[in-house]
Amino acid sequence: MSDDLKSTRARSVGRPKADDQSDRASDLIESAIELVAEGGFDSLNMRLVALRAGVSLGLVRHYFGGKAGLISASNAAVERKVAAIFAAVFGDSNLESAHQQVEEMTERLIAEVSPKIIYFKYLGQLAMRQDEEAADSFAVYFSTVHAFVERLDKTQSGLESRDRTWAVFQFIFLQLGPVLLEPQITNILGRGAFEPEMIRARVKSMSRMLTSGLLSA
Amino acid sequence: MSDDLKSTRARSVGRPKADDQSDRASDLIESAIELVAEGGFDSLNMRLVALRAGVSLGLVRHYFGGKAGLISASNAAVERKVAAIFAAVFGDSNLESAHQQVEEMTERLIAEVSPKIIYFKYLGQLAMRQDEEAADSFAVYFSTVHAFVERLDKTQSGLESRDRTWAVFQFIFLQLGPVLLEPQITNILGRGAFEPEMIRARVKSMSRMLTSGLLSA
DNA sequence: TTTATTATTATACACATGTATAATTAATGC
DNA sequence: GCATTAATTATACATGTGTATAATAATAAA
Repeated sequence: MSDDLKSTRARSVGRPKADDQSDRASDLIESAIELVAEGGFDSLNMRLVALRAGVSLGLVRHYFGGKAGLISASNAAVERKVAAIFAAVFGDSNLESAHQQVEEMTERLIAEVSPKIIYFKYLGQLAMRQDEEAADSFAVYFSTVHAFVERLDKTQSGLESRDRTWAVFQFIFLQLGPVLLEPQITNILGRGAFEPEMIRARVKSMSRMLTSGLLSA
Repeated sequence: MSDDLKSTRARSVGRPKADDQSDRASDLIESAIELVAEGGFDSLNMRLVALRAGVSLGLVRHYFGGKAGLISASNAAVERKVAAIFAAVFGDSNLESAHQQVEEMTERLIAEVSPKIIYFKYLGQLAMRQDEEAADSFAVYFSTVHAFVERLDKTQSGLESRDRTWAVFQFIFLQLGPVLLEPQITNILGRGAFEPEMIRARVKSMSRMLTSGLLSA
């Protein structure tokens, strides 16, 4: 089945009859996110976006004004999605044992992230951009992670704010690293980097590294 | 000074007189690496590469056959550069105290990496690609890091090979993360992410995280 | 009901960029 | 010394891609 040609509902020119319930704008944004997640922003091709959403090129322009508008809309959508995932995974949890917490979160992560990994992939790609919009979106993500880390070592005292900031970044590296380097992980391990088993193994490794340390047994 | 127009030695058509000591091929590769480091592979523009090297477009083709050839050559060059940096930074060191070692390596890292950060940036961009060449180059880098990690916890016993593999990846995430996410780090911290002070702070944070842990004080 | 607006496609335009070819000049080998 | 090869530019070509415009059909507004 040709994936890109699916659901090319042969719509004729002009406004369709009002029984059509689908939301073109959302479809287009979703297509855009998929493309960026798969191949970075250079893969974001207006014609492909339109094709994947089953509409014509002109409609993308109609809804978003142009490529920049489409990107803005996609950024906003991903911001929301990631926030939602974070809330679902790291939201409320008993903060008793850090170790238990990690295990608990891992399972939630697997349940949540596997189907929604594209939003993190998009976020990773976005974070590598140098424009202001990227900075804004990343700042939102950063503060989310920041709040999480803060809550995480609420029990522990005395990290200065600058160190806290770096700790947050370390977390981000460990989270977005796998997302960005997925091709190589998959290549070296021979299995999809975001299969449940793989996530479990990786988080286990990370958790051990963060608790027992990598340098001291 | 217009950076892109520097050294546009107005060479006329035809073979130049042999007093010219410069190596065009190397210049072109260096330009290519810079461009990729600054803006990813989508910024790798043949005309720009030529312009930055002060030669014409046709010469790029003459030396490398085409874009693919230029990329291959750049990949190979970066492979060598990174290997050399690794040797210089993590080469021989007294393995007595892990902490001391980290401090020592940090200073070497600062001395080595600051001017050569572009090679790591290129490597990061390369690692996100899905083609076979990227896989090959990354495999070389991976095995270098693998050897380093192995040597690092030679004293400690008993990490199974699968866990070792993940540990290597964690290291890579912590190393390439800052490289790939530099725009956001710089944006949030307000200073260049690879200034010596910043590197020092980051490695300190990382080191503490890896020894004392992030989850346990 | 007429008018304006919205959703939608088709077509054309302009530009950037990789590729290809031809021309020119110097070195190199026989 | 002559023929070949290497280094180099200029120019042209083809294609992909974002943008712009015009046309059409259905709804919404008046």
